[in-house]
Amino acid sequence: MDRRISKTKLALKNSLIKLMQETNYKDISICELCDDANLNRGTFYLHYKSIDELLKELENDFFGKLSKIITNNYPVINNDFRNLCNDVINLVKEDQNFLRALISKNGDYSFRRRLTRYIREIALNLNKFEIAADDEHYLPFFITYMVEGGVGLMLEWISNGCQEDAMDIIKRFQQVFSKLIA
Amino acid sequence: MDRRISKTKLALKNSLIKLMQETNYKDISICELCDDANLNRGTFYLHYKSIDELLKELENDFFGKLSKIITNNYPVINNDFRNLCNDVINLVKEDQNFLRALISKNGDYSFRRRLTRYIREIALNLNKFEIAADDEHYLPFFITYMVEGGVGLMLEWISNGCQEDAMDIIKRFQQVFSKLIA
DNA sequence: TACTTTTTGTTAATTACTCAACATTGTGTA
DNA sequence: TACACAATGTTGAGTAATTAACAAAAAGTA
Repeated sequence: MDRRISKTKLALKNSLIKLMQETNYKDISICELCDDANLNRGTFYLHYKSIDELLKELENDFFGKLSKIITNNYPVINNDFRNLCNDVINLVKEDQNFLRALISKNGDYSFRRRLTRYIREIALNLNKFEIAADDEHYLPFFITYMVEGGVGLMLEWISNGCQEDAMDIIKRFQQVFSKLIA
Repeated sequence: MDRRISKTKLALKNSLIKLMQETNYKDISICELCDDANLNRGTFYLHYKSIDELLKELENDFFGKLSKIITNNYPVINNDFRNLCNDVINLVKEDQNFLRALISKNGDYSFRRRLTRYIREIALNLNKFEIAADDEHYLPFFITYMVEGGVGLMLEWISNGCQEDAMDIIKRFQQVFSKLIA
């Protein structure tokens, strides 16, 4: 991609993340955004037709990085689970300003749903679960329970500023996971 | 000025300051610089013909800011001397990374000379000195003594990381100046 | 309501930047 | 010395960003 394009997009994304921390997302105008990004307004329209579209691209960026971590480093999820969590937590820390703005009351409510489904899909394909209950029929419900819990925990961690040591988070995840993963 | 030009120049200046902290100034190549600034090398040549020229512009920027502070806020230097010092010190703090690289052994040796002459010129035009000695003939020598001392003190302060409280520096300046300014 | 101001979306012309290529000039190493 | 390799300085064609303008819609104010 042409350097100019990536610089423009990066400037817009950084400004949006910055403004989302100060202002309600819905109140951010394209004028304001371009002003902060030090770009001509016309340049914005060369790449996006709305701020929503820009935000979606930011979300896609995040999921892209998440996918890259998982598929590149962990083609098969097994006993590396601890390391995987660590990598994911580092990604979340890097993007924490964006994520915190995104899950705030002025962010994008669809994001949590998308994240949950994404994680759930991975969990469903693991084929590594031992069910405590007798009936395998209940597996999807266990996974849902586990994923919703994990995502909820992580979102709360983000909301609170990613303050606790990452290891504490991993341990909490593991306390739950260890009862389900063979 | 066209936004693109100021962005390009800013990127080059930031990269040069950054690289000067890591590398000997003379060892910085235009390739390396443009690489860090994320710019095509041809773009460099649109604005500068050498890194020396870029460095000179950085120095000019600094003196421009210095002039602006002095001429705008202190058309007549009088009892505001303490405030003037404070403003100058804030400027130096802002530009400290650049200045520290500049005065290091791999920097630009002509800078100290230029700075000293600049300050000396201002001091000479003050017309506010009371000479302890009987003969006014010695005035320029007193001023030289004072300015060289002041600049030397400030450069050492920069070298050491601008660590002491700015007020301490001002007080030291004043200890000397108060004996010379009417 | 009537008004001012801001934001939006689009445009044409101009300019700066990019890319890739090239010959040339150092720099380092076997 | 000879050779590989990196840095320099320049170029031409293509593209992205800029500016400044415009009408229209939206938001704020009296």
